[in-house]
Amino acid sequence: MARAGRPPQDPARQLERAHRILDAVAELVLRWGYDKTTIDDVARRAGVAKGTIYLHWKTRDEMFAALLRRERVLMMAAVREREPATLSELFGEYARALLGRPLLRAVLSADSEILGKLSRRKKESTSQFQLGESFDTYVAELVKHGAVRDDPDDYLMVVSSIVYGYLFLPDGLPPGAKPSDDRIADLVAVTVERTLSTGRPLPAADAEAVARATLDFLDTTVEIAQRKLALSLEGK
Amino acid sequence: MARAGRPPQDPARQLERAHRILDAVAELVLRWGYDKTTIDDVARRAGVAKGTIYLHWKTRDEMFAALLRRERVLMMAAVREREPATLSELFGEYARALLGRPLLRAVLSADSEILGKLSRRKKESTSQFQLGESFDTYVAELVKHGAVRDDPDDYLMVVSSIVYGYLFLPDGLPPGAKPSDDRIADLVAVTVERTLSTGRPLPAADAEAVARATLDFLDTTVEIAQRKLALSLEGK
DNA sequence: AAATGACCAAATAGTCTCATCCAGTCAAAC
DNA sequence: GTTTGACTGGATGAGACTATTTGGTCATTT
Repeated sequence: MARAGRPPQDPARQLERAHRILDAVAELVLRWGYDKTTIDDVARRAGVAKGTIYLHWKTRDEMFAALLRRERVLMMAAVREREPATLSELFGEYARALLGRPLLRAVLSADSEILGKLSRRKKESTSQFQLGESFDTYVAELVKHGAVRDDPDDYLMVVSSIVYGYLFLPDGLPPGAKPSDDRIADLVAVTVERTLSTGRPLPAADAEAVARATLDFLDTTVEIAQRKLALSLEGK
Repeated sequence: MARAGRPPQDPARQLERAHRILDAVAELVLRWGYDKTTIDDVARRAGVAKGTIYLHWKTRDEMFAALLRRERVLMMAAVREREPATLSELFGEYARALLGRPLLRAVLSADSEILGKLSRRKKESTSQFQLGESFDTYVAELVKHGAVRDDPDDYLMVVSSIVYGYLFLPDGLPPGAKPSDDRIADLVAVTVERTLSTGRPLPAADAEAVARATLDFLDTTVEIAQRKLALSLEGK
């Protein structure tokens, strides 16, 4: 019953198909959870045969990894799009983007309803949220321009803790008390600002440099994420 | 084989016994987890007969609830003992005390290794950490004395998020990056300070009033917690 | 009155068998 | 060369039954 296909080998077409498959995975995983999402379901929903999926990824897990990488790219691109100009804006937008991506939220909070048996492997999953060494470079730049205190504090940990706390504490609060996602993002930004900034207003030149450094950092991050995603989608 | 006992009815002795039993529960639960800790184990370790435990609590769960209430009393008393004089010191000490009480940490982080099937019921468990309405009164006092900003921010949520983030993010970080408990407590204090204080130094009179309000708040909290604990230990 | 521990029902853990499911393969269709 | 979907086998789950454990009771002892 196989209807064939042999449009010679259009890489663009293949890529589009990979994305269609990932769309299906995302939808099904969010609806039914990872454990209950079968390759057959995915194939049906994406309108391809099961074997086709294995032309893209060697295993089910690799397919899912690709989905997460794509989520990361989309999230970081969304942050970049908002053009944050300071550290606090950066993390406010980071929080906002994260809140808007249920799959990433599920991974970060190890939501076993959605991730099923995947939620054990915290090691790999959380690596999604490692900001990478370019963050250190970025922070060094901020310090140089007097945009943040130069405490011996571990910036990464401080900022991560703040984001993490705001994102997940509300789940344990009385339902009425839960602020909107936008409000949470704003609170993250404010808290990061107050905690890490020097308080002194920045000279225009420095502010400009900081804004550029922020965008540079994001560009780098997005690009790295995109490269990883590309590897997950093609060749493999 | 029952060796009797009938020292008319010494309430102090009974109380001491209740505590001995809770000591046993605490030790066993931390070592083996809630699911694997049996009433027989507890009785053996506490040196009483199984039936005796049921003279104190109607069910296993009530016994465990009593243990948690006692933990809360001990924790809040530890905070009170350090005599924090500001909001940020208060929460720094709160974090420090929490970090020093593995059982409360387990409850707050819903650690299923330790809590077993108990970790489902987040509702009740997390209520341990509701600060209560006296906190609102306390914050109002702080605002009045100019010790904190009067943003429309939900103070409770802001502060809780910060504490929560610092306490639990480190679990997901590379092991080497994890700061000591003391360092975490300090970071909590600093972050709360920077986030919620006005920045202006306080007149001595106000500082004094704030310090007193802080201790008052703690006294109230400890007393309420003690009253709840007392109910859990005797009558029932 | 106070404390005990033998006792019991109910829950849980273990065992074996049989049915179902589904990730991954590959010969066939285009 | 590219795509397909029937096929397979290892894993997973359902079912039925037995063995063990354990929360909670209460007649008995002091």
